[in-house]
Amino acid sequence: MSRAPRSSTAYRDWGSDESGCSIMHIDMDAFFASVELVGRPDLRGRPIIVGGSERAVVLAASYEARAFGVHSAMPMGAALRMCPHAIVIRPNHHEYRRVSAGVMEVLRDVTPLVEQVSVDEAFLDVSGARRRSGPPSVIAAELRRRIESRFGITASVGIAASKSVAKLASSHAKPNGVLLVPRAATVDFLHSLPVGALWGVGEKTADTLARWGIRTVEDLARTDPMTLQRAVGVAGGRHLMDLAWGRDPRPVEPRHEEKSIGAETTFVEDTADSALIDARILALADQCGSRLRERGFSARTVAVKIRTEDFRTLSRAATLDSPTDVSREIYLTARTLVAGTDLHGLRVRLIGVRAENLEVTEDSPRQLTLEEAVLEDHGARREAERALDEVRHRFGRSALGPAALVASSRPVGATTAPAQRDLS
DNA sequence: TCTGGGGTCCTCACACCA
DNA sequence: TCTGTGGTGTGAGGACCC
Repeated sequence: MSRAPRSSTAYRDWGSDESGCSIMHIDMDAFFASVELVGRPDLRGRPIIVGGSERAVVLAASYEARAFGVHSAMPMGAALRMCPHAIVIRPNHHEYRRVSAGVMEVLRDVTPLVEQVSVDEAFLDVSGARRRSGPPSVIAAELRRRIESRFGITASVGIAASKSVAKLASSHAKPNGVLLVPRAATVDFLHSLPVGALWGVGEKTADTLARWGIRTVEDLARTDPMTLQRAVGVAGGRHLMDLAWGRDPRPVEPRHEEKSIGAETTFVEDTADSALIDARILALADQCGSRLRERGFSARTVAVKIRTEDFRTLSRAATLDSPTDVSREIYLTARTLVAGTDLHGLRVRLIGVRAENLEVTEDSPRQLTLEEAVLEDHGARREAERALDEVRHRFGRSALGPAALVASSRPVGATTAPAQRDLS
């Protein structure tokens, strides 16, 4: 679901020598929309937009909708003005994760060296699979055939000597194609692209580079390294220069180490209601804690993100005396951080809670504060939250929740309360 | 046009310590 | 004792990715 610009001339025959090319990037075409069409074949050939509420953005658009200029990350309102007859479908993330897991299984049948980058794309290192399965182009054709026959969706594949070039190749092969960039053609291929096509060059960086007269990857490659570093920073400059010359030694890494776990939400309407904001912080901290415990992590830092009505984003973070996976502790820290932030009277649009500096829980024995030791509160709290996790695992996420959230979610005048218990 | 949600990485500023 | 310097940790913010 890349949004990077593409070059109309880059999708061509760059040669057939696959000897130096063992990295493959596989990317599902219009993934969310394609999955929806599997369940609704009557909608095939019609413009489909997958997205949420009016304040949301487009998550995915079918190629029929893209023909009207609709693309992912575009505000829903703008998308519907461009394509008023589009059919809007609410996202079903559970189904996308299910199909994604199935596709990843198909990929791992070929090689264990599969690095999942997101729900709809992955890198493969097929150097060890050549003898059994054939050259990369044959493997790519077989994978695309299996994915389409098992899941009814199409995928595009890029084959190259490095991850960054394979990724660029797959984006130029879309939809439903394969592009091989032989090692010897790497620099020619790269230099045919606009600079914004490079991984790490978004709108802002592309604007900055344009001010220095750099518009294509070739312009970038010919720029004096010190000038480039002045424009985009030392690390960024070095990184971009390497990419522009096809230097990218990063291996395909099947294991991914999580750095943070967070949750955020946008209010239906901007709000200054502190009780409402507090209830939302409680729910987000609950989600964070639950996901930390599920993965066996504790966090040393709690961070909050606040977006105000003028779309300015503020962040505040606090480092704890010792790591925690207790939702209550995350909530109290997050609440203190938000309370200590001067919003200049502006209403809040979005609130987020994130747990950072993660450590494996077994490795981070909890040092109780004097107060907690006296109250013997922490252990009991943690046990209660673990029990809550267990009930949710068996009966679903909505089975139990903090009392404040139960109260706020119950309809006025409801006589039958949801099956929730107070564990706050 | 009016901007989601879940992440990662980088830069800069500042405090603290040796 | 004072001053300068470099390393490290922390916090804030920005940009980027899908």
